[in-house]
Amino acid sequence: MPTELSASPQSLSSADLFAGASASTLKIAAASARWRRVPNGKRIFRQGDEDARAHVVVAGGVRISQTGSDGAQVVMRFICAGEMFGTVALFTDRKYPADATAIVDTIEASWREADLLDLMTRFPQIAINAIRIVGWRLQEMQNRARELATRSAEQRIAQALIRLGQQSGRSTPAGTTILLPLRRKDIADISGTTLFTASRILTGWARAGLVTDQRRRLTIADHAGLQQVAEQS
Amino acid sequence: MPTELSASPQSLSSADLFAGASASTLKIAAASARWRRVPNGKRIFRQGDEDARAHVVVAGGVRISQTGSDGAQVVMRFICAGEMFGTVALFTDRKYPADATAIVDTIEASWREADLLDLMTRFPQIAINAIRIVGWRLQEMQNRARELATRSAEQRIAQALIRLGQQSGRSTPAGTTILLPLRRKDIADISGTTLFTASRILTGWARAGLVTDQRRRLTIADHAGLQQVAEQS
DNA sequence: CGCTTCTTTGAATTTCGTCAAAAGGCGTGG
DNA sequence: CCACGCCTTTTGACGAAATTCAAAGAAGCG
Repeated sequence: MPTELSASPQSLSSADLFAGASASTLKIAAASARWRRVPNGKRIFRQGDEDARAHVVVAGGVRISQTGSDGAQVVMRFICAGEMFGTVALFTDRKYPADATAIVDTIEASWREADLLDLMTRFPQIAINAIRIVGWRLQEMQNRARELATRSAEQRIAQALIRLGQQSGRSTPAGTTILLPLRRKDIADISGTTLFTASRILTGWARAGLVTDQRRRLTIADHAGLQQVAEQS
Repeated sequence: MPTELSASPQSLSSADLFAGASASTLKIAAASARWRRVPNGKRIFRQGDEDARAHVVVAGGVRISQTGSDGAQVVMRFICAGEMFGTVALFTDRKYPADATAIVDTIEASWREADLLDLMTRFPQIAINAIRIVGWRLQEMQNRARELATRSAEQRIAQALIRLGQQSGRSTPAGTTILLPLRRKDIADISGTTLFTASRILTGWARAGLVTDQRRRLTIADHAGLQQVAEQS
């Protein structure tokens, strides 16, 4: 990672929050942002922190996870380059509802509430983008809730991998590789099961040739097969 | 229910989507809405229907439920008077992601996408309201996903009743009564369990004096006790 | 090389879903 | 008003899926 970090309109151009924004808009947005470099493993904000900001991952990846009062963890989402996070808090109670932790070395930009509202007012497209993004995430979360309620652990893990492949996959000769490094615990926490169950199922799939796993990089070798596991009724 | 139904700005004033709107704004909104009377049990829209509209329940109650490809049902939410529903679809793919069914005789108002966008443009507060509402619902759905992943069926049912009490409860001498009529299946589908488990748990609670149940009207007799059940670790 | 972190595997336990059957409520129509 | 049928709820028995606990093995890192 370079040690210098300066406001860069260019690196915001691929952020979904700024989809359709003009170069001049991006420049203004970049200028009012706070830019940060976050090393792997470092927490960006904590569940319950006040004065929430709107964040965008410029490079890297972030895990958004919620911890219940009993200590149980659930991963709500992995955020990849170009995606926003933490933004909903601005419009609710200004308290982050979850933890955000960098899972690789990451660069993020973030805006104070006032600055984001200013941007939205001047460039309404940004507000529309925000509603659309939140809408999609609500639908996705509803789907996940349905799966948690009705599908088996194996099906949920399959579905989680398929989603991750779509979100952050890269095609390789061996199949679709999920770029984010995932531990068994991450996979368990995103599919709502335990580390042990996730381990058992993944080693089963590895044996069956559905996936391969080297150094926390998962590759979906047989997408159709995985899809079938996810959808079997 | 009266047989006449006309645009009524007054009845929109308590809708959260129009919070803070002036009388003149409400008048314009009421005029561009389509008003409908929906008898108990009638479906308002189906999962997958195109050309989604933005809806508000003026009186009554609506169940929002999703059906998976395997036929399994999950209730996403019950909508009470004053709440909006179906609106997220406008900002995503214009297809309703769930079914909406009246669970009592209901009056609803709804807007075409173009009309809502026009309202939002003219009265930005409405757009802000929409983001806030969707934001809250996303957070609520994240909480539910966490509970589905980490809490027992009993705890989830307790939590669901507490939520329903907050959302649509009325204080009575016997405790907080949930105004919406709920079948055991509704309770099961909202807490992600089966009809049978829900029945067992509720009869247990009735015996223990935590709740009473007459004709599908549930009353939370011992709120603290229920809370304890929900939170026990 | 040693320590920590992560992963695998096994065995026992438990929760909860599934299936079956009966009982209760409610409205309709005779 | 009663009888019938439908929908809903209750209850029991069983089984399967997944968690829990324990322990050992592998992999990464300083």
